[in-house]
Amino acid sequence: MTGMWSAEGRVCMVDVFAEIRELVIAELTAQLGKDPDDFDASAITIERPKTVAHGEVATNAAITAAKGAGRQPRELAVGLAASLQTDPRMASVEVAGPGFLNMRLKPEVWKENLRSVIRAGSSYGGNDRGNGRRVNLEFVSANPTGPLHVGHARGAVFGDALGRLLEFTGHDVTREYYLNDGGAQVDTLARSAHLRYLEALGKEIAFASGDYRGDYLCQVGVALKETYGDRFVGRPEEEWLDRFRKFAVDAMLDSIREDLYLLGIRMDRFFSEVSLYQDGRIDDAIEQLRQRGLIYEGELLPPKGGHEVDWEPRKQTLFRSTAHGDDTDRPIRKADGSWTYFAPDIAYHYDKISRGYDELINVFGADHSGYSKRISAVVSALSDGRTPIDVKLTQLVRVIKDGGAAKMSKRAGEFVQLRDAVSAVGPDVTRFVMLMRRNDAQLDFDFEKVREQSKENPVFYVQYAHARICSAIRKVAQSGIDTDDARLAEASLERLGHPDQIALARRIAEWPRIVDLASRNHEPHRVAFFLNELASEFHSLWSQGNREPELRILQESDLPGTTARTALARSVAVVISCGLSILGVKPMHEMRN
RNA sequence: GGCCCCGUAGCUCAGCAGGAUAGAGCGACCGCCUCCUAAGCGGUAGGUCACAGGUUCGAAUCCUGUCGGGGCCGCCA
Repeated sequence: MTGMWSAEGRVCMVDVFAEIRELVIAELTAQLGKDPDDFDASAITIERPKTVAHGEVATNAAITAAKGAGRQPRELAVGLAASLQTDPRMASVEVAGPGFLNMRLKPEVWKENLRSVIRAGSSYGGNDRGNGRRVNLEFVSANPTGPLHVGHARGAVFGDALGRLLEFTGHDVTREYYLNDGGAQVDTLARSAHLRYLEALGKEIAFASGDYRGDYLCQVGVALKETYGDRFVGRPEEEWLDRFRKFAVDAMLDSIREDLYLLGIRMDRFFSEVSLYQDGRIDDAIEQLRQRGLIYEGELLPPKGGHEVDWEPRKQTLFRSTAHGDDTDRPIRKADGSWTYFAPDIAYHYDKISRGYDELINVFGADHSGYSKRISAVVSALSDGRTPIDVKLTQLVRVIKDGGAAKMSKRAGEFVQLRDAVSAVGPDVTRFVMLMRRNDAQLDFDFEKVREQSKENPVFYVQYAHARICSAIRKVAQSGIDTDDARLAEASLERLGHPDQIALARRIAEWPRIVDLASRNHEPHRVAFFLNELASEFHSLWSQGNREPELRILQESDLPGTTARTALARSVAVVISCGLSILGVKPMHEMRN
């Protein structure tokens, strides 16, 4: 799994750390006289120590295994070190501290890995961990009552990047948007559109409180005028509400699709809430819960603190979500007998489960934090615990403009729209900046800083590294050296001997681990951080070329060395390009003014 | 009152399903362009990882509690 056979019949490593891990486990089980296939190695870590004194690769294998085997950690470590030492890849193995094994590999291991990197190209670092598992990834799901704002953009970018990451690690991802086209807010939208329609016909209008006043509805009003003329002027609501609702929702959906498209995002499916009200699909889902004894008539306790005065006990139809980890049971019917918002959500998740996904992921905005437990409870209940669900919350985006936080009032379109951000700084910068933070940490989106083309702006820093490499390779090619990947992968790498060159090769070898970790934890930001580190290390090596000319990539007097250094640089570019594509950012081949 | 997230350097944040001397950027200070793009690089200064217990050979990381910041909490969606 971690190695593949090349045409020449030798093993090409695609993940050095995974290879070493296998080696360690093999030697360890041999020492302990255990069957490697029947050995729990989950506690064994392979890591890159922070300090060089601790070697290049370290493992806690002896420490963790000693406990269960009734052996002394250090004594076990010494034996393990001796057998590891005989592996041809190993330069040295030392026992340290309570039983750590600090290994150094022969430089050739890191250098040879560069060939695999170049051969693998854009697939380097990917793996098949998902094994085709079908993942439903729901994100954005903003109400179709207006254009997306920067907060939605964060959820959109996060969800899409997570999708790419999962695809890169062998998952079959469905990107889905739950369209709340059925609630009262859509009626309000229709009424607001009606007002804009009247306005387009030259009438005086007055908004009611709660109406959507954003001017994005003006063009909807104009379109309505063009479609219906003055048919619905002064007519009762029953005559126009349904068709205005559909008209406005369609218009908003188009606008949302357009916004997402600006960020390079395409949903596989928009799932309509309204469709759930048809064919008794909500009843079906509730019935499933009922059969599991999770539906009952009862009263909720009042929420404690301040508001008891307004509280009137009321008998309601409740879902016993506490049986699946929620804090309180949840109402599914309002007092008038109609469904609460939660009921179609139950049906929606029942639908997802019925579609046979192996895993569900929901990306919610911070304002839905209180919602995650009940959704998890629903999925747990309806799948009988079989379908795992991960709810990821994206925290607020604070927009900084002119040095201060911009107002983000929900009223009257005062929020900063997604398309404003994208048109100001472009999709690539928007995406990268939003992925430079963990999803659950608040994020500042500073319009000024993000436009700077300096180290302050991480996307340019990474792009600059890539552009530098492309530029260098162009120059190398001009000097008559064949820089095709196929040729670079075959280059003699003898001339790569400087510690910093080896260190860079080592960094490149970490990429598969980063991908795996980011994918497992659903944390695409790790990719962005890694790219930053890689770029930094490359820039550093590049600048050293100023002081030490033998480190420069292109040296006319040393063509074999030039080819080797080009291969190293090319490997960096492969990883940057690959990482950026996970983030959904296009690599730049040259920087323009 | 309950639940969720957060609390790491002056500021903004990383810290890899516990690991060995806690990192980066910005800001501050000192340096580096006869050199493949200085849109860059090197160095110095700066932290009782909010606090207190617990688990462990070992805790910034896991558990409990406290304090502080943000968010959510039926008859909106």
